[in-house]
Amino acid sequence: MRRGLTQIDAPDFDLALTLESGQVFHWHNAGAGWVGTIGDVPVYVGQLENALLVTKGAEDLVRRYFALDHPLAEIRSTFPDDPAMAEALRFSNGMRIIRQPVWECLATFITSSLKQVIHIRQISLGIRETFGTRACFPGFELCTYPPPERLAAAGENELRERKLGFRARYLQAAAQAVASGKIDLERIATMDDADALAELCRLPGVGEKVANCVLLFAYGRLRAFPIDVWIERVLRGIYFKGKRKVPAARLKRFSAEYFGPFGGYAQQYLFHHARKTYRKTPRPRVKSRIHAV
DNA sequence: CTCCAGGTTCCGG
DNA sequence: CCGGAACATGGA
Repeated sequence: MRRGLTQIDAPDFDLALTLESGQVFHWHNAGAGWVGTIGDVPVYVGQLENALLVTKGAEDLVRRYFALDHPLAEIRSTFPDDPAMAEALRFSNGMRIIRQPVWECLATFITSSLKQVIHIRQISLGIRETFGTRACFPGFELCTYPPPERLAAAGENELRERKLGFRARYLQAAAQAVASGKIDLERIATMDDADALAELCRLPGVGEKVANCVLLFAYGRLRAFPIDVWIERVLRGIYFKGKRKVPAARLKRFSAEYFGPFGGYAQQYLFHHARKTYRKTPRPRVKSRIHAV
């Protein structure tokens, strides 16, 4: 075993799958493992069979972050028994819903709107480099995510330069609201799901989808069910196949009850499966240059 | 070149 | 309540 590393048990856990599933966007592949920050702490994590190789001293941090305490088998057993769910399950073995630091998760998902996963990553790393703090780690330039105070102090234009586009105003204003105490992220942890959702939605740039991502990926509310374009595609294409004009509110009600107490997990598995298997049907290439005379 | 991406906000029916 | 449009940017 390499120096400075230690082994912890991690049955029923797929590290790479979890890190690449669109929950978190700042980890770097380091050959056999991954490096990244958990809060302010730079960490190495490597996958072994039923175990992880992790930076010494970060064992508890890693267990908590990757939610190794979630009873996956029990969670899976609560899912609805239908073909789409079964297929998604086969694709997502060992994927866990992780526990991210709240502000970091919130800010990142504010910048996620109308962006592909790859772009969210670019933006996240750019913000870290420009406004974050260097975290010493051999071989990698790791940076922590800047606290709300730092982004509140930065101007909207400074953020726009990090390719945030129209999201710059949202992020700046949200950072302001959190830094000033207008929105108390710790107090939200004490609220029930509905109140927490409503409170998060008071932040600029935060609607139901982003709020649900934060509830799920940071606050550990495993029932939260974010509906993005991919999940909407799954719901309309599979669970409401053939139905005309299904309003968004209907999709919301359906998914809230159909997928059960761990709906957020079901959602993440369906999301991952859809993203990995979806192929858009090629549009008929209509004559565009036939008429050249 | 066109299409689309882990959306939110604002406006009109 | 519901649908549509505007909003930036870059990869496919």
